Amino acid sequence: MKLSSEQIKQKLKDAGLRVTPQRHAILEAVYTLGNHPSAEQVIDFIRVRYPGIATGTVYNVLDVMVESGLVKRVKTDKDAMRYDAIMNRHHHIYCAESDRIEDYFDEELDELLQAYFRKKKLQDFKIEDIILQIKGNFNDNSE
Amino acid sequence: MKLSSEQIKQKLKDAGLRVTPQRHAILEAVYTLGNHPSAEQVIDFIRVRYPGIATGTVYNVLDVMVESGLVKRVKTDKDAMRYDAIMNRHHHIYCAESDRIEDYFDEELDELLQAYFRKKKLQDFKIEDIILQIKGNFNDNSE
DNA sequence: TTCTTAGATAAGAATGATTCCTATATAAGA
DNA sequence: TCTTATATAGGAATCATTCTTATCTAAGAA
Ligand SMILES: [Mn+2]
Ligand SMILES: [Mn+2]
Ligand SMILES: [Zn+2]
Ligand SMILES: [Zn+2]
Repeated sequence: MKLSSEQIKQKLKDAGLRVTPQRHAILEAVYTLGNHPSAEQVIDFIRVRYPGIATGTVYNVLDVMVESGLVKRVKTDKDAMRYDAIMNRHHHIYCAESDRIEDYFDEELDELLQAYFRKKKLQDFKIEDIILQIKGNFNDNSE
Repeated sequence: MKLSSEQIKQKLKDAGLRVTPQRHAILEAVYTLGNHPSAEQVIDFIRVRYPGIATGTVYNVLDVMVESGLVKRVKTDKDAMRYDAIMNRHHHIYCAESDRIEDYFDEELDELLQAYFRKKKLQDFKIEDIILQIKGNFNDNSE
């Protein structure tokens, strides 16, 4: 997804965060890259135009954005964390033989799940979020 | 879950793996520890009785066991990988404020999901596994 | 506008989980 | 018992992430 500079700034403000060039660049990168970039991908993307940004800053800012609800972490089998700027409810399709992670949106499924867990209460647990990990293989082998 | 020495040996053989004391100890550890231990927990557990085991061996063997379908990796927000010896279909309840990960078994839910995805085919994707990440908070704060 | 300062960043060292390397050991079939 | 493909020990190396500290700056106050 592509956001205007103004939209990015507004998102930072709405989250109660100071607007800095670094934060602006990082949030823009996560949106522009799409498909759940790693911190390293964010860094590489930003350094083209903004070579000075410190590695640690990117990690710090991504953490802050996760805490503020601007991005989400995407769990992985691998060592590197992945990030997601799409905050709408959706699920993830993991390719078994590559690092590809695709989004899966499906309101009907979400309603099904919500209805199910409204009925079948988990005792002693307050559900905040339910995300499906759908694992398998893409028939075509493209990206 | 507790397995006899014979059961462990048999599982290794069935998976086509050579039976070594290290592999025996590691598989036993993952079963005995339960609750999705990290490699470090496995190492600590084993070293009590078997101090000589090498760190790298544990990582190697865990990888081999994942490839052989003896254990599964459990995805996490954190840096350390977690492992699961329970190969029956089940889902995971993640505590938002600790590293606690509980199992969630529910055949009714599994049938619901299966039926759903049988109907709503994902194009160009062959589903191998669907696992729910249920995130939230435990009311009681115990382990 | 200028001042103030809590909070943010740069730079690079440190950490910690995991992987790699290679000499040695061993499971298990012949 | 022999053989050898495979596994392990031991320790160095890697690499994602975190930490530390000096410096800088966003943004509210004056
Ligand atoms: Mn790490
Ligand atoms: Mn790591
Ligand atoms: Zn996503
Ligand atoms: Zn489990």
